[in-house]
Amino acid sequence: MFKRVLIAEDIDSINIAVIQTLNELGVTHIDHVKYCDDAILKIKKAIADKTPYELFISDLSFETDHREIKIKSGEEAIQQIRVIQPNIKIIVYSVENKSFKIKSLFEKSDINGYVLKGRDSINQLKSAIKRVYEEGAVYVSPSLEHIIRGVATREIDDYDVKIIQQLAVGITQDDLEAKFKELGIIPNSKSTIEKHISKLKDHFRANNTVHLIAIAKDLGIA
Amino acid sequence: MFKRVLIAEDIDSINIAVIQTLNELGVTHIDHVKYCDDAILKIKKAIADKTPYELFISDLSFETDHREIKIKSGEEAIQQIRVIQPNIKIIVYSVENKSFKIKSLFEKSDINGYVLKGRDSINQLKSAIKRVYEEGAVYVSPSLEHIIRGVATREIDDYDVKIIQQLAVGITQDDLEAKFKELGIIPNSKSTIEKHISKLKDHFRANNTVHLIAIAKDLGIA
DNA sequence: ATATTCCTTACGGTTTTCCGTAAGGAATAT
DNA sequence: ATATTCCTTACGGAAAACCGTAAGGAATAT
Repeated sequence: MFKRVLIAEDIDSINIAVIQTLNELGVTHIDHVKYCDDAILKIKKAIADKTPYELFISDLSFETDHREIKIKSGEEAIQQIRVIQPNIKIIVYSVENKSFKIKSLFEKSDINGYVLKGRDSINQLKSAIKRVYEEGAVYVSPSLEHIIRGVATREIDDYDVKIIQQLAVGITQDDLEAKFKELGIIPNSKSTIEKHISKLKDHFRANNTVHLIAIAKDLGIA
Repeated sequence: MFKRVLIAEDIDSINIAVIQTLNELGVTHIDHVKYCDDAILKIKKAIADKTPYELFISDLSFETDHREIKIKSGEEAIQQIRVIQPNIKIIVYSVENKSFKIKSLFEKSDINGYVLKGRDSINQLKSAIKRVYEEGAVYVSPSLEHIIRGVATREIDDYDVKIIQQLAVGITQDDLEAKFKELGIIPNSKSTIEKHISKLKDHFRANNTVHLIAIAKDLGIA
């Protein structure tokens, strides 16, 4: 079993239960942090001390509070950690069940497991930890397997996401051309942007742009 | 201290920690359910048995799974429970920090406490339980107090919410007149609906309807 | 009883979005 | 080298949203 594990989770009650679970599994050295920034620091420190963590269990969303922070989301932290310590095992433990986010975690950050917080998630977390301990193995909560298998969703690229995000903060379709030029994003013609929005509406079966943004919000895209 | 407490929470790890907390506070009889429907049943049963619960601690969002359910949200459950057993104390324990939702829980369902799941929430939950034990007392997490004090948001009434909800599911402004007539909602003229949307945009400082819906989604209105 | 205010509704003109057509350019295939 | 496909861009007409004006009715105030 893993000896050294780091947890990043900002809800104290969940922290309590996860630590308890790791104890039951016989993990001897457990650390936890409540801010993403601290996770990076601890991981770097552990490497410098020649006692690196073997497993990183992380939530995705972290609430902001009074404290000044650099890294806002678990996604960002994970992306950085994958670079800092490529061989560390990463399990995400989150309520997030948006296919868009989960897929890109596996594809872009090579996470080793994804456990959906839910009615039986502590058991699933235990299974995930055991599974991921084997080299090359991957774990996904049963209720999410269809997402991983599913083909769709990947047709939406970063460009589309940028359009959605701008619309969601009130930029009109008309002003997007100027905005994109300002941001150095190409293509940026009114016409192309129109086409992309139209394609997105098709894809999400949205009746109009207002509907599209509502759907995107639900999917966690904007 | 309370003797009989019911918890409704669908994430097992949080359940573990809340039960542990209640134990520490000396609560002798603790029940928990993972579905809202079960909360209603248990409360009714307890009343019938002449051993009613004194305190109900509830989450707001419950994931749907294979099981067929009638009540989908904590809000609904709370509203019903307030009617079934008017004297029960209710504390909401949730990550939801949308002002709109929190305000209406206090105003429409007379909840006694609201604890925001977070970095210090177990301590807050303890404080809330102790506070609410005193007659007439109310507890709100420190970071939310500004929401309760805030004056705004209340200018938006149910009618406005209905408009926002329809827009968010793709009904065009144009079709809203027919839709509202169908639903028996008045007023329903195109003109009035336009005016209300325009007022909402003013109120939320939204640049256009797309922006308005994005903001409403963030506030938990749609 | 009369005046005032607030809300609803109708209407029309402007702006924005929507949607199809078409042309030009880049990347890829033959 | 040529053909094909894909993407970008421009344009123009139709539809929808936006915004101000004005009139009628209900509730409230005087």
